[in-house]
Amino acid sequence: MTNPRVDPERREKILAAARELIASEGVDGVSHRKVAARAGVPLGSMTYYFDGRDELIFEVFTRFADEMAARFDAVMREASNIVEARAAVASLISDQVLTDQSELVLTHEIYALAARVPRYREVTHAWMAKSRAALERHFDPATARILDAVIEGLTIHRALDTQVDEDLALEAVQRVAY
Amino acid sequence: MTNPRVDPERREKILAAARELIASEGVDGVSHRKVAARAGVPLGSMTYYFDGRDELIFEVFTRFADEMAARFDAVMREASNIVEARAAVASLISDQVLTDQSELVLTHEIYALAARVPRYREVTHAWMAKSRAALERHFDPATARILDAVIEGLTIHRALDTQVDEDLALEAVQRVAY
Amino acid sequence: MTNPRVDPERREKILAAARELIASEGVDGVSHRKVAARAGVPLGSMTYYFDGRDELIFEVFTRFADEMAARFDAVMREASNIVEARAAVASLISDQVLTDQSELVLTHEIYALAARVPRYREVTHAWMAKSRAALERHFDPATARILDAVIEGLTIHRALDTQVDEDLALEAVQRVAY
Amino acid sequence: MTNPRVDPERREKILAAARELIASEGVDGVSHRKVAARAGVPLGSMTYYFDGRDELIFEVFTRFADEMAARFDAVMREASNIVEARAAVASLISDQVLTDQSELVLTHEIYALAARVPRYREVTHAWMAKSRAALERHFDPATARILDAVIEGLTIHRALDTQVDEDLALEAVQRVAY
DNA sequence: AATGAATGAGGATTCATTCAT
DNA sequence: CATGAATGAATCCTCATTCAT
Repeated sequence: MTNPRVDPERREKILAAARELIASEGVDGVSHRKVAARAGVPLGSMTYYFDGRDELIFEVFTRFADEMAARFDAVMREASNIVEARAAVASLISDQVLTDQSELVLTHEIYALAARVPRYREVTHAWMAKSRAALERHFDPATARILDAVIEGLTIHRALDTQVDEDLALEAVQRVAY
Repeated sequence: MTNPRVDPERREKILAAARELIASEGVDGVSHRKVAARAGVPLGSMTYYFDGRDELIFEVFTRFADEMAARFDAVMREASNIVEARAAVASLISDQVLTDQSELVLTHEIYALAARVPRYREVTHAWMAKSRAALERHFDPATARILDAVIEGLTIHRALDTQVDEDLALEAVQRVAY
Repeated sequence: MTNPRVDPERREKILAAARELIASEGVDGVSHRKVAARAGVPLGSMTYYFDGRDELIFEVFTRFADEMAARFDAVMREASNIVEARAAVASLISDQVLTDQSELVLTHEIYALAARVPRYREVTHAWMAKSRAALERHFDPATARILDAVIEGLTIHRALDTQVDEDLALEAVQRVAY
Repeated sequence: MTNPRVDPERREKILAAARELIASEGVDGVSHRKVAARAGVPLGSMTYYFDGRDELIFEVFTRFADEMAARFDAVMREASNIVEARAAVASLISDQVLTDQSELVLTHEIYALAARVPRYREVTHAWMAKSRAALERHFDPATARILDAVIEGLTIHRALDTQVDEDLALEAVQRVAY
């Protein structure tokens, strides 16, 4: 007989619930109670599986950063020449990254944390290093850095300001990586 | 005898304290108690001067956005030809904007809020529109938009990743606004 | 020139607002702020016109008791013989008293207060004495007291339980005051 | 060592304290702090055991109504003929119900609540239906309703006005249930 | 291994009242 | 005479965490 109290997925459920909560209410809106309720686990689980609220949140963000970096890398890996690489960068800007609001919120929340907490800074640093390395497969270092910044900037403006169409993205890439 | 009950600066003190607190602990770390303690005002003042925590925080950010937009505009206004304009943009990236950690935190906190709260979105939208307008004094619209994104992206990378020197900034500007 | 800040009705407005508030939220829901907001007067007026929340509430209730007793008396006064008197009593039960929910709430709130606060006891005592006197114009003392109780009881049941029709009211009166 | 954290009576203690507080200060005077202090439990217990102040108060009153209805029923059940039934009713008026000030206050507080809050109305409705059913064991429905009203009315007058002696009570019952 | 019970600290907010003007 | 400004106390409630089981 399986014991219904044993749920090997419990830890994952908590992480997923915490991530959803950050996306909808920000780090500011995360509490053990809300996460437990959303995950459908007992409140006591929270401190059993995680060493407090801070650790839970930190794990959500480290996973998120890894995921985003991996996706970036996968897209760049598909390009086999410079033309494809430029197109790949443009697609990263206009649809491949920050595909939904949830990712946008998490990105800025982790940036805000990185701006004042050392260990989050390490996470964003590794993330950005990985992105740059992916770009350096196709571009020289200086171009890679500028391109990375353009991706970042246009993605933000697409999300927080006005739409950025594929044409503008491509134009930007052309100018930076001529 | 001066009457401590009359302090015309009280509201400003609260705003300043709230801003400092956001900078050091994030929006997540802001509570009426902490703000009141830092501002040296009674706890009861908080809801007397502001309609709750959310309004206080909102006012901090609207002021911040106005301030940043004004500074951006002032820098661009000083340039009287295209060469000076390019240099102005490079300086915005490398030292004129986000001069300290406090501004970096506030920037990302407001971005995070804009990503999920409509009224914050309006604030960032206005801020970015103003920046773009400042750039359009010297560059065509498409260039202005790309430049704005480059400024954004390099500023973030300077802050969250590695140093971005003046040379790289200038190189980036040259490529985008040739 | 009339000074718009001088409003001779201000005190009355406050009393009316307080009464409405008691009717809708109970004594429990009355605060200076809510009363002032409803009356459209400055908060500072509250303690200017009344010696605190308790006094304001007390005045609402003394006025209410006077009003109810007067209405009771007026109805009984119209009866000129025993048959009319019985009909008058029946009408008091079925429609003349506690004509709306507001009066029902106020009645029980003052009873609740009278049950534990001496000065409210005095108010209900005077009110009931006046009712009894009105009845004694037509009935002997013992009958008057029983009738008064029947009026009270049926009115309550009409209000808190089920409808009490005119027939039942008349039947009750017939039995008590044969 | 006994563990103070395990106290199966804690919930009951809170209810008892809340009831005492309502009796002495009215619903208006009930706060979590006062109840917790009187019950000798931590403030945090209040919302742990009850879903807020309203629920606590509601439970006090539902219990009170059940208790009163049961007592009423028990008295009427003891009567085995019409003469005893009349005496039982008279005793209900003069001493069996509302034996102390506490019950008087609670009765009027719940009536006041029933006058404006639907769920309290349901409680008084059930209570009164039960009383009427108890009377109908000995009297016809119309008589039962009138008697119930007389009991109500005389009890109130006994409590809020002047004493009602056993003789008057009996006289009233005789007239209504001849 | 896992959790329900429990709580002290702190959360935002409302409050009646005071008082300088 | 009248009130807007101000506040300390108190409001209800949520919180992260502890711990006996």
